[in-house]
Amino acid sequence: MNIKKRKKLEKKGWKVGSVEEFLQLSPEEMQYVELKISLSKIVQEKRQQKKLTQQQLANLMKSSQSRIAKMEAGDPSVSLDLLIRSLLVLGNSQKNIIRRLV
Amino acid sequence: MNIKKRKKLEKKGWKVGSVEEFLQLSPEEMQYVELKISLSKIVQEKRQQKKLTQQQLANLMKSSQSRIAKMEAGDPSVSLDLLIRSLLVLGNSQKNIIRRLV
DNA sequence: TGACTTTATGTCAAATATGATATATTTTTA
DNA sequence: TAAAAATATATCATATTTGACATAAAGTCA
Repeated sequence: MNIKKRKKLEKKGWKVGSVEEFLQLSPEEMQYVELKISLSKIVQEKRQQKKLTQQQLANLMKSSQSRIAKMEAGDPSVSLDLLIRSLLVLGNSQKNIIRRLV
Repeated sequence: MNIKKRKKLEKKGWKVGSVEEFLQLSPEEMQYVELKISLSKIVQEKRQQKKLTQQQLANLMKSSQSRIAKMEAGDPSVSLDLLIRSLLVLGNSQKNIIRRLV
């Protein structure tokens, strides 16, 4: 799993997205990263739609403001678990999530 | 997050699913657990559809046979990350996943 | 402008998930 | 049925994710 490569590059200021072939990520790894980035954007949209501050959302899910910020920034240190728990708190139903996965 | 409660009960042989009010899980926590359990079933179905053994799937995603087994058993120690990485390896496109999440 | 609110970034110890390994159990097949 | 293959379960050291905290940066508005 050479997502680490990407992490390191990102920390050094690399812009991810179009460097697929440069970084040697497998298609699955690319999709994994893209999924997280996409979800992070959705979380931000949903939070803003609900007029919540990052702090308020953090309180709702017993996380921290900094973690919400990192999540919305697409920080690689944020797991899918946290992203999806956010979506659940923001009102996405578990059924809707599954329906699209099958 | 009192998923730990549930973990302990599960280890002791509790059947989960209808004990929602007994365990004091919030709706979001229930959905989170149910999502994981549902995804674990989907992983198993997809793997079997592709006629892969747990070992083969483990090799494909550089995991271990035991982890696949736990994943398919809905073991609470398996993260959403691993579940979704499995689905990606099994051919679910990232786009399909997102489409259902929004 | 300057106070105030919100968001971003960095660090860290504790909690949790990980792959590896061993081994038991179940299922398949000859 | 017995051997072989597949799956399940337990443990563990390591790696990753976590919330908390501090603080910087950016945005808002009097």
